[in-house]
Amino acid sequence: MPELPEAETIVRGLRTTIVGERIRRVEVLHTDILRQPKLIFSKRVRLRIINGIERRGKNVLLVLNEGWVIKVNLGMTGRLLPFSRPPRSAERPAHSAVRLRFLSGALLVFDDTRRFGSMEALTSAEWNERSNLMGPEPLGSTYQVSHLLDGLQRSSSPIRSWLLDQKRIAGVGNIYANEALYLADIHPQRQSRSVTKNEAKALYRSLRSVLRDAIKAGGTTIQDYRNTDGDKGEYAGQLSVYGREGKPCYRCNSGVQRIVFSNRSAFYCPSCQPRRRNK
DNA sequence: AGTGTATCCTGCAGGC
DNA sequence: TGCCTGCAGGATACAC
Repeated sequence: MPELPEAETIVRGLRTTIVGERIRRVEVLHTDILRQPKLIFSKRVRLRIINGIERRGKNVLLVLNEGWVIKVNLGMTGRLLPFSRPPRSAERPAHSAVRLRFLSGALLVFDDTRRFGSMEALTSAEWNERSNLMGPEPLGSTYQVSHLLDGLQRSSSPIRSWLLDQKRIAGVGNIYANEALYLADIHPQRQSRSVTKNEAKALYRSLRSVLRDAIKAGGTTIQDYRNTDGDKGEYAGQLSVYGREGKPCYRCNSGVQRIVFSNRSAFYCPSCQPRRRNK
């Protein structure tokens, strides 16, 4: 569930807490979270120092010394919860999957109700290979309208699917894809290559503003998302269409519609976002 | 190449 | 109260 703004909020929270910690011990409570054998993972990270925290798309990266990286994908319900000391049983996260215990006595818990998330220890070379397979960062300083337009023109898939494809653009998930398309007046099922230059420009702007505003609000909590303090994100109050099926469009009062394609709900205003462009 | 479907899992809300 | 269904922010594999 966490998309780019939620991952960014978590990264910022971790930067103020666990940077500088040395990993003393790894506890794996749910092996299915790890993308590699437990012993490999723990051998790769044990006794290493967390030098920094980065984000790439929806992934949180714990950058260790000696060229190692822990890649964390939060899936739908993943949380990264730092504790300055081991929590009492009442405060212990209910679905802890992996615990990194630090030399200082502090610890980081990866908690994940549905266990769709993952953790993997990689060399920086391995990580770079993965990162190179991913699309550009939509909030990156080098990202231009032309990149978006070029990408869209080469694809016949529905534009919502294009936006969700991490190989094409990194970090966009179902909430912000729907919100950005609404603000740009583009129907989620429009063929990507049918999007005009002006529409691409509008989408570029709406995508960046939605993502930036959501970061300012600390992300969107529908049900499960929590930041590193265990708090909810406040962007849900600013959503225009996501989850608003049947409710009036804020611009024209038409009822917001929900359709399902590629196994995921899409929300849009049938009047502001026509299936086929008029003219 | 793209799409629909299924899968991994748990929990919640709504209908009856 | 309980049971059932559908739904959920993601990623991936499969058949077509």
